[in-house]
Amino acid sequence: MADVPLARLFAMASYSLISQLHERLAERGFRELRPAFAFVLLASRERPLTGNDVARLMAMTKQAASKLVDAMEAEGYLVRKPHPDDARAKSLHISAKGKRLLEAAEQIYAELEGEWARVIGAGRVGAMRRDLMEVLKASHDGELPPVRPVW
Amino acid sequence: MADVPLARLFAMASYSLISQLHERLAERGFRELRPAFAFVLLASRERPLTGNDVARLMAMTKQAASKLVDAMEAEGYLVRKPHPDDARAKSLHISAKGKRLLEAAEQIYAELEGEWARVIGAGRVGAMRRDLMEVLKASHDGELPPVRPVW
DNA sequence: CCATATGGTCAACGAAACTGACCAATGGAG
DNA sequence: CTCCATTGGTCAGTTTCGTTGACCATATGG
Repeated sequence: MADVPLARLFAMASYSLISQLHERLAERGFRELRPAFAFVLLASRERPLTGNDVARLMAMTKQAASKLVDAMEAEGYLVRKPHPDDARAKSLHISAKGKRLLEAAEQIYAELEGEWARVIGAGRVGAMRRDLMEVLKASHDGELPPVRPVW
Repeated sequence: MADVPLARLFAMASYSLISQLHERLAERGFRELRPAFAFVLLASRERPLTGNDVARLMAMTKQAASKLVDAMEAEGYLVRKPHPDDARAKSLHISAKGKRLLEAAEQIYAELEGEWARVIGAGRVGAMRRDLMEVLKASHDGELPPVRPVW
């Protein structure tokens, strides 16, 4: 039988990790998270976004992005502030709750990777991370690309 | 800075690979593919599915699954046949066009993995595949899990 | 300083999920 | 055997989250 494409293994692994992530986030009180929230929070942790940034990141119209930001603001993950340099624009800042969510996710991911290490060893897990980072950076000017919804 | 979670690297890699896959599939005439199609086709290549199989696989109601099958049948990727053992059920078979799509996808993935090998070497690519398969099988009774939509 | 481009929202519409209601066939308990 | 609860599937109506179209306020270059 031919090799299973890496992309397909990534999809299986993503399903496995993200399902477990959400189970454990729910235990910690983070419920009813839309899939889209994570992408916007991760990007807004790097720097404040504008609505258009969200639209580009999510590959959606700015109208849809605006509604998404409404929802995230209503749930307390994001704060709309006036933009310092452009009176038309709004500056979208991650809230303290948003940061707590990302920190919880990262702690849970570390636990899950610990379980992987018990199966294939920490060295293999580390090698996988290094190799993935190298490939991804090679196709993005030496930087990791943003985390975006799949196609 | 803390390690980037593997799950996030998988998401980046999936976006990259799947975007390129769809560009190249479009060049070969496969256009207007819904994301959901791939999951159903992959599973139906293994064995004919029922509507309920589709609903479980996709984690959707059987009503939604029925509509999805309608769409896939209309596009010629799937064929509904009477079920041999159960007169209520329908047997969903992948069509020749569906098989051609999966074969094209696999050929394109092989090309893309070749490009990865040019960056990190074929050995690393192979190691990644082996390690991923090992971890995934370890949590699924020695079998690879189905490819399912993420969360 | 005016014309055009850009950031954002409101309103109406559409795709694709959902819930509820239902029918036909199955299959185990008596 | 014959019920009748369970299961596979669809039809109809609703909800969610995207879309397109119209529009306003601010920015910006000729």
